[in-house]
Amino acid sequence: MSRRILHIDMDAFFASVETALNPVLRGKPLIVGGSADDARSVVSSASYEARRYGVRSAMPIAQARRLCPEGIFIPCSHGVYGEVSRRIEAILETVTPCIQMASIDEANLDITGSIHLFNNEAALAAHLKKRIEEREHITATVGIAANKMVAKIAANICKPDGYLSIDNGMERAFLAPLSVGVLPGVGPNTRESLEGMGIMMVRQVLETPEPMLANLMGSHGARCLKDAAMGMGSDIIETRQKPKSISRETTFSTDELDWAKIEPVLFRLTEQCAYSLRSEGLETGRVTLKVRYSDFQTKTFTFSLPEPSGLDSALLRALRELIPKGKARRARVRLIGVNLSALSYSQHQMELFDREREEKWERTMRSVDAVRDKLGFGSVGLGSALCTNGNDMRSGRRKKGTDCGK
DNA sequence: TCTGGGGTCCTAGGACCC
DNA sequence: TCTGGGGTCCTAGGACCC
Repeated sequence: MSRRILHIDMDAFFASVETALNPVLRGKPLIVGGSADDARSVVSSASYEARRYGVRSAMPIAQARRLCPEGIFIPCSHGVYGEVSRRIEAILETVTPCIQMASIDEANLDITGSIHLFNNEAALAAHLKKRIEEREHITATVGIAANKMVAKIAANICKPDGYLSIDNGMERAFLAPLSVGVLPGVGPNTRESLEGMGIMMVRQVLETPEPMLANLMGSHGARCLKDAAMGMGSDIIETRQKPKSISRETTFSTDELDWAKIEPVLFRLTEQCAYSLRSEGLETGRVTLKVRYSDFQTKTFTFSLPEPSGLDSALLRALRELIPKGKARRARVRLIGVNLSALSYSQHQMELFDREREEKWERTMRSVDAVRDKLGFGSVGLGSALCTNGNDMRSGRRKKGTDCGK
């Protein structure tokens, strides 16, 4: 069955939230980024008024100041943006439970079964946009298509405060005249390479033999690019996902040569990672130290733990193995970071799952017994469809996502 | 003006095993 | 005395995304 996927994206999210908090900022060139005392920070979000001056995300704040001297510069308040994001998610949930938050400011919804509640999908989209504007005073852009990728591209090309719907079956025709840069995975580097081959438009990707593309980006990359150009993408909404890695990193305000000063910072980052890890009920099997030196060269050093752990002590032991490797290059350090990967659910968490499973079974059996009391024992059978495998019972948390009854 | 922080996914080379 | 392939795991690096 063909589905309808709605992609919703908040316009200039951080800047919009700041404006909602302080309406005096409305209509002004607003630039959100870094922290108050940080000379090395970059732009996280710029209002559309600031963008007119050429200010863009990821641009150094200092450059933004030169481009837009009359701009209003505000440091990031990530906690606030997270709260607004959760409230927006709650608004989206009034339309369908089948939601995948793709990031703090965008989401995919499977609206296939919800459209009839609003007569048509345009009315559904208008309802969400209106609700968000009323409650949070920020505008959003909506794209609707047969899959997540096309819906997102549709939203991207009609920002801000836009709405664009692509009928099922029209994906290819919609994408053909667009720039290759709209396709996922085509960033500045790949785009330059493609343009070097004369491939400017999505249509030209379709006309180029796959082996030629493979020379540029590998066979897998070429296959993905072809599929994307044809408008093929996933329509599966993954409602809950286990993180693949947890990391913390920081850039020094001035490059640091003294590891006696670097190490305590590193230990604090490690403790922050470990705290996040445990709050997710996870353990890590791999600890990676990241060091960026003053020449911007970045090195990573990895240590695999003998067994998964979520304890600060085990992580710090791993770090002590790695630090000498980072120190080996006698250069000033610009950035340090810690990354935890090879994540798995902790034993404690597994016990919680087991308890949840037991309780689920108890509830199920109470209902089954109640039916049997009324209609006789033979009225309800427990077939193999009822899961007996512990892993499957936990799948709501363990597997990548839920496909919402597809 | 030098270039953040949080992620995901892919590649490639070497080790190791059969 | 020379030396096959295939598979998998580990590590490091890089492109890309928000």
